[in-house]
Amino acid sequence: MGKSTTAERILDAAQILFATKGFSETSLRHITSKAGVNLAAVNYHFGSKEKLMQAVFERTLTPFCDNLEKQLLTHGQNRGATLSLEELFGMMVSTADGVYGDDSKEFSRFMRLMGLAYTQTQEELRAFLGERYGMVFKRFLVYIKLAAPEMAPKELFWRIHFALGAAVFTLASFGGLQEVLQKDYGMSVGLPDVVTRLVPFMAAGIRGDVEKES
Amino acid sequence: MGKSTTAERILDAAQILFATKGFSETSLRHITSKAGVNLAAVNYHFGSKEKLMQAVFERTLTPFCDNLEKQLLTHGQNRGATLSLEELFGMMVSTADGVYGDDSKEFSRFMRLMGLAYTQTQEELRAFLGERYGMVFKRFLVYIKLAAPEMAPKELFWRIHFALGAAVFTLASFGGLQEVLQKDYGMSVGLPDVVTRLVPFMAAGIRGDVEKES
DNA sequence: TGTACATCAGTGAACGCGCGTTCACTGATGTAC
DNA sequence: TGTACATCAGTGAACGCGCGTTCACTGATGTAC
Repeated sequence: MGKSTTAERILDAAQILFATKGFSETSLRHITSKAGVNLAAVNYHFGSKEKLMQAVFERTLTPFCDNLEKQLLTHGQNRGATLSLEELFGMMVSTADGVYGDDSKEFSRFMRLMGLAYTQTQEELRAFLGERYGMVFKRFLVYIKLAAPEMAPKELFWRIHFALGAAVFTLASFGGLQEVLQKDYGMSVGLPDVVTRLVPFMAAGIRGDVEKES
Repeated sequence: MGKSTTAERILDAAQILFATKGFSETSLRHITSKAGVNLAAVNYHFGSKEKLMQAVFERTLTPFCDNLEKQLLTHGQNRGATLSLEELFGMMVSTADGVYGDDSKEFSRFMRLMGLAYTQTQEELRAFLGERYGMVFKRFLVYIKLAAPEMAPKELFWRIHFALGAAVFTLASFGGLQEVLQKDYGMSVGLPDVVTRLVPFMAAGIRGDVEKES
């Protein structure tokens, strides 16, 4: 604890508080008091609250995207363009595993942050993420299209977003759902368990039966 | 315009602004200036900002839930417990159709509000919605369980939430996705089009192949 | 080796601002006798 | 029918508060000559 720098302590506290309460609902005073640093240190190290938000995303999103691209490239070269939907989503999971490793708490916190970035109205943050990581996302989409070659682009577009929604929504509210399951059913689950259910759901949903407009 | 009461004007403005910007990001001053009423009128008619939020949900959620229950009851009596997943989700769609009717703008705005209620951290609002509408939701869940009788409860629980996520996420960000589709693909879609794609996706995803834990 | 200056991390206190809420008040309409 | 009072919708101005940001400042470390 005592060894980490002021900037790191701020990032740690901000990540937790943003994920728990949202961006607008978290004040710099909450963050700095949780981090045990001076209020002015945020603006000294990051410049503004907005920049701090971006730094929180950058810290975990950059290694994640770098690793994902690496995996995408090597697998692509080894076996041509024959990656299945299950393999593609599995690749995301194992990349996340590699980055967050043992700490599944941090993983679900990060997924919740991603969910908030999508659903909260933070125009600047969304612009930043789009500019910074949009290319990686588009490259991943190309592989998905290759994995479902016979589907109409429009249909595929929507199905991808349905699947994305299932993932983001579930992982973002994982903590809450876990509680409900425990209370109402007396069952407990870990994040890996849910992820292994989620991947086939997404893959099956995207692949589906290609129906004519009825 | 001039005929509606002050309370209605406030509700209209609040519904639009909450859906566009989120709850914390929308101030009472925004709302009252858009509605063309006095700032103090919100507290006079509703008591507080929190109560106003609840009133916005109540106004559209109550008729929706009432109609859904009616449909659920009559269909249940006519044909026993033989409603398929497609029929159940279709019932929600036609209920929404009946309540919002011609105005699909309002429907997508309402779905976005529902999405925000789920994803934004508004503890009081969530408690209110749970207490007020939890029973209807649970009753609907019972029908879903009847429609997928052979699935393990735990598996079903998660799949329902995957499907719920797909629906909430997509409909909540419908406006944004519509834009992307127009810009990147030069295609346009209406809400009904997306809903007819969404229902089979959800049904297929929930039914799926009941796999053993692999 | 010693001195002068520059850079850097961090601090305490204050800034102005927009927020939700409150309060005394007005004017119109309804009710009692 | 007329008067006195109560109720109700709405208002203008102010309240205190927490917010993000700024600024002059301190003290430690590094660099030049």
